[in-house]
Amino acid sequence: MSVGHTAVTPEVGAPVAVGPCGEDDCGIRDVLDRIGDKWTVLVVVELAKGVRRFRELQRAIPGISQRMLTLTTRRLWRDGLVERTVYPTIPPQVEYRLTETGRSLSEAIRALADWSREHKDAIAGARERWDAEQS
Amino acid sequence: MSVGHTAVTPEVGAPVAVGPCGEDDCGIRDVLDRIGDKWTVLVVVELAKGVRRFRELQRAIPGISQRMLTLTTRRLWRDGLVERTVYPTIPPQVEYRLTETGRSLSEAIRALADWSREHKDAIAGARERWDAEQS
DNA sequence: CGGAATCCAGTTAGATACTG
DNA sequence: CAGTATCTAACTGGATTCCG
Repeated sequence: MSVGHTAVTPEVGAPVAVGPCGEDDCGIRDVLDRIGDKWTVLVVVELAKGVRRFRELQRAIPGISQRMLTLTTRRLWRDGLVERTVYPTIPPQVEYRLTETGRSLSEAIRALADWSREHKDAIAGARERWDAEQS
Repeated sequence: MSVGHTAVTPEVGAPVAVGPCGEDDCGIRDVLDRIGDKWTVLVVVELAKGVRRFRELQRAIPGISQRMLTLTTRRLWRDGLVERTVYPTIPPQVEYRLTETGRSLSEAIRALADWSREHKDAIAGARERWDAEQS
């Protein structure tokens, strides 16, 4: 199949046998495989603000390439987290908006962001101290 | 430097200029860079159950290699999420336990896991339908 | 505009062998 | 036991080009 291309189905479809799953973890990996990548969170956060067109998303998220935006939105679409509406005008117009599930995800993300802000300094401090000690 | 080795300091130290950060995102990326990898969550979840030795962790997390366990625990240690105690016995013995910050992270992870469990089926369903439609 | 198709560099993680 | 040190396969993401 080969990865790194635009297709989404192949690579995500393969690891259905998700792997080891002690008892507590079950499922977290699925979410992390979704939001753990480089752009998904940024797209979700942007869409949490409202409906966005492809270009608007790209402009709102500096640095994202056309390809990565396509891949990211498609994966979210595929998982039912984002709704995709195509207006067959010329030039074409495609709108993205969070679904109900997508909105609940964006809230979970916000919770994680809160944790991050709260402990950011503690982590940075620990890191500095560690780096200093390990000469 | 070169990555993929056992050293942890280099690669994590570089991206201090984290990148684009609209306004809402700020910080989430830090957390995701930590827990978004393949093993961190599993290690944290296991340590949430109590103190563990290196070998115990490895046995509790099927599939993790010695190298990845070393890298994962070290990063957590470096960030002050995990405490590492060495008993210079023979054979050597090293204990890992979550710090206070680490415990709060494990709760945040649990929240994400809850979300995951709640929406797992919805996502799987959406995915199936999508795959079916996109012949 | 909204992609799709290629090509390519950097990073991550697995396998293996060796050490105090 | 608890790591280190290498080497290598796999995957992720960036740049570029082309298309309806």
